[in-house]
Amino acid sequence: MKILIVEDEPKTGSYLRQGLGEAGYVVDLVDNGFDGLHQAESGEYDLVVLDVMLPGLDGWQVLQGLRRGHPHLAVLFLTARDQVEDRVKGLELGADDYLVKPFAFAELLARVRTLLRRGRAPSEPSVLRAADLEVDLLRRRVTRAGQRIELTAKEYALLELFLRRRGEVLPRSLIASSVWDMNFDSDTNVVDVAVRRLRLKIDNDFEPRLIQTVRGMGYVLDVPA
Amino acid sequence: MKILIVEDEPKTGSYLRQGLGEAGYVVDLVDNGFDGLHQAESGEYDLVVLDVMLPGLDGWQVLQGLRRGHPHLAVLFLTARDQVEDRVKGLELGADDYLVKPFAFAELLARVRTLLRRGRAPSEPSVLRAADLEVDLLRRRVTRAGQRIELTAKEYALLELFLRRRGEVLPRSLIASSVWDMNFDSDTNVVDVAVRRLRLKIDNDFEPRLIQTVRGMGYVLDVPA
DNA sequence: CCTCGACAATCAAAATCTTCATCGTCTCTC
DNA sequence: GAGAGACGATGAAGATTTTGATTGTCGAGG
Repeated sequence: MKILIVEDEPKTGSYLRQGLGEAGYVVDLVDNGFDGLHQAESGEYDLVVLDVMLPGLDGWQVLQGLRRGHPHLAVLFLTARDQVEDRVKGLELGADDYLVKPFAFAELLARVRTLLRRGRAPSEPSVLRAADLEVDLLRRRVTRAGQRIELTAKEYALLELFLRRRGEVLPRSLIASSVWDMNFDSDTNVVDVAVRRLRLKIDNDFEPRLIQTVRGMGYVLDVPA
Repeated sequence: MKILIVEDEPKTGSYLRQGLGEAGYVVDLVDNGFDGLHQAESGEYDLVVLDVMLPGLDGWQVLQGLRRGHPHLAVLFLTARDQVEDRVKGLELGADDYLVKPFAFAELLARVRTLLRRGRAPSEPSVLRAADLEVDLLRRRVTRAGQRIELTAKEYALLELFLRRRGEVLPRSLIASSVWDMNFDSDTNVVDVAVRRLRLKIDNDFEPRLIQTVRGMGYVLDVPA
């Protein structure tokens, strides 16, 4: 499997090359849009990892150029923290997946694997809903009854977990392990506190209440019957 | 490979059983010291995961009893957050490794694998040093010139990283990925700030300075020539 | 030798997370 | 249905972390 990395920042570039190399892929690295497009068009790659911010041609121009001749080449693009619109634009232009800097390498590797396994990914649905609550995964943006709601990192992680497993009762231990990456603790109530904070933001001023407590079991998010 | 879990807290116990089961081990679970010791003595297990806090016989008593007849059975014991002395005591009594609650399941699995692979683990050195700086990994305790120094979680993680790779220049990106589990970010100076905080605690009031800045490259911890 | 630009250090404010103690409420038992 | 005990909710303090702006410093090029 051969991967092309288009990334101008040297540190990031070499990190990616090394990491993916060690993961067993053949990796080429170029540091600008022109070379990126040119190389990618050679047809020898299975996947392109594309930074958006590039000197010369930027990421979208490369993507656009590429899609003309190679509609099926998998493209994973990297976007900066706040350039949220970028992601949307990127996907519209035909990228297959995106990743927001900073990200963990494990995350990147997981996506690369997915893309290579199933070829161009049918992008997963980008909005989760429950009643009038909406979570736009792309923009990391949450609204309820049309009202924008700001969440912190943990709150967002927690909400996403709830929504992805809507209707399931999630034990505290499961929540702890997903959101905090730690399990098996008895003497802490971080989960409770986090749920409370989340409730204050998404459930307090609205109806119906979505997050319910199941005594002795955990919490569920669902629209009450 | 067969594992015995001795854990009285039901949630933790079943979580462990399920997790290790899914990882491909045969698992038995008991919830008290008496049964734990009795079962373990049967000789059919390759590893015992032992909680310290137990009704009836506590973890150490089990361990002690066990070591009499089965000096080579691998034992991994679980200790609560602050009961630091427990760990020392545990290792002295012949446990092979320990884990502090709360911990990530991945962590547990890693240790279980290590123990099963190489049998009873030659416990790794438990103190790291550089000049008059000492880090006791078991107690998570840091001293410089004999003076106790309190570190936060991140500070400790950072220091441990530095010490484990003493003399190596660590690029910011590497530090970010190890301590924060995130890479590839340019527009943040968390690493710088963290290094500063650490320096304030371990380097500011002492000689020689251990953490050095290598311009354009990163940071090193070493005793200056 | 001086200046400029890149890189680091520093500082303080703001955001976030964790802990802890207390209070309320549910459930089981008698 | 009253009481006890477990479980969850709540509030607020405290600690930690992150962010952003500012200041300082090194090194290359003129």
